[in-house]
Amino acid sequence: MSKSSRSTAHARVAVPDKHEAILRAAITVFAEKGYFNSKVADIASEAGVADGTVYLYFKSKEEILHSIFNRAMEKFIDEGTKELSNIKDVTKRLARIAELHLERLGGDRDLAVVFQVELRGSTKFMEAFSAAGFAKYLDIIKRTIEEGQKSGDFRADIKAITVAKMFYGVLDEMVTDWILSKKAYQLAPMAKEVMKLFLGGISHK
Amino acid sequence: MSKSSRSTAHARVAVPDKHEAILRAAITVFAEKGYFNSKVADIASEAGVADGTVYLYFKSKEEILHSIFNRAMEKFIDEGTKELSNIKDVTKRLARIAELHLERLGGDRDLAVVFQVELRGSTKFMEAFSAAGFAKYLDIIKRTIEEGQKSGDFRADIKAITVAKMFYGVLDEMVTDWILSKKAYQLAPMAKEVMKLFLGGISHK
DNA sequence: TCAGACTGAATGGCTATTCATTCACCGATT
DNA sequence: AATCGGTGAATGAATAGCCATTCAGTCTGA
Repeated sequence: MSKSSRSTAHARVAVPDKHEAILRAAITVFAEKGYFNSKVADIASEAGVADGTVYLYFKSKEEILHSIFNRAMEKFIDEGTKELSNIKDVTKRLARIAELHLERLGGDRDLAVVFQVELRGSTKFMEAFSAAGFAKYLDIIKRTIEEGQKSGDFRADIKAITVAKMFYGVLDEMVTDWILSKKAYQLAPMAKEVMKLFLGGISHK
Repeated sequence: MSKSSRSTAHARVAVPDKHEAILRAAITVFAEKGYFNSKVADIASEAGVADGTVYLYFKSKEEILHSIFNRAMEKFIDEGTKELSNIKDVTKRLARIAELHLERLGGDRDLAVVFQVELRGSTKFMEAFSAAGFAKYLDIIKRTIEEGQKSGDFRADIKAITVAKMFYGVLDEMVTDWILSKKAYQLAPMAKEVMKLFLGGISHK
């Protein structure tokens, strides 16, 4: 191939990747005002392109939201799966899941807002899109729990899927609180607290 | 007073309370299509009144959503507070909180959908409205935890507020799963599972 | 000069909200 | 008992504003 043929875009002058720029802009705008209160014009403006340009890269406003979700979820699961497969100890693996979850979302507040708020912000949406990715994510947790139950590391008198949901619920709530909190604090360190409570329970021994 | 003077309304013919009818209709419609995809005309139609009538009872579409939230939250907290004050044992009280949470939302699926989905569906909304009610709710949990930590029933090496958030997160996730689940199951019994794990943790002793 | 990326004003559809009108009832009057 | 305004709840067609999407034209690099 000749020197100038990297991606499908031709990169005429300055902006390297409008597709990417529009996605980032959308994340910012959606996080700020919410999906339904965001105008396509806002996104275009934030991305530094004309309104119409948005439609050269996305079929509709809705598709932008889908793209945000799909891209992030894919990356999230891919990288997570890869890293977790190296951890044999189930307790350590569970701890790493918590860390990853909180690190990733804690590292990109706007993306976290879109995830926590917009993706949950519509039943239809949840059903249609989250479903697949979310189920996969939950399954990763569930399998770790199951493994721990088989090995005897984890108690086996609660269904693995139930434990997985609860674990996810705790992480999710940590993220939501962090988003809504006025105080700036690091999200990732909360993983330690989560594990402490999740492993040992609240009962004083 | 004479025989026909019950409330402020004159009860001309059939419908007893349009205010109530519109609220119920809105819960149904919002649960079905989401706030932003619901037309005021849909709500009016569902309530069996004319479009304009909605505006005799509510200032705007948004106010309807606020009313739904405020009314439910108030009732929820009032009744909860009353009942919980009788329970001295902190573990039992925590268990009752879980039961109440799941019973209430499990008893009105449409309301639960609006709560889980719409209230979380907008940062603005969360900040402006949920905030007060939600904080109050979380505080009830937190105080129970604190009490348990003082009495020695609960471990004290995690901040009470953090424990409270995690507890709430678990309950919240149980509700969300129930809503999205295709299978019909009773939500309230999950309280038992929640307590089992929350008290003892997942580590096998 | 050409291709095609980019622009942004114009369009079209949608729907929250308004408001002139209707109508069922009530008390008063005959 | 029949009639007659008066009242205000209820109606729903019309309005008015918003905004996603389109597309005719511009501009740029090759």
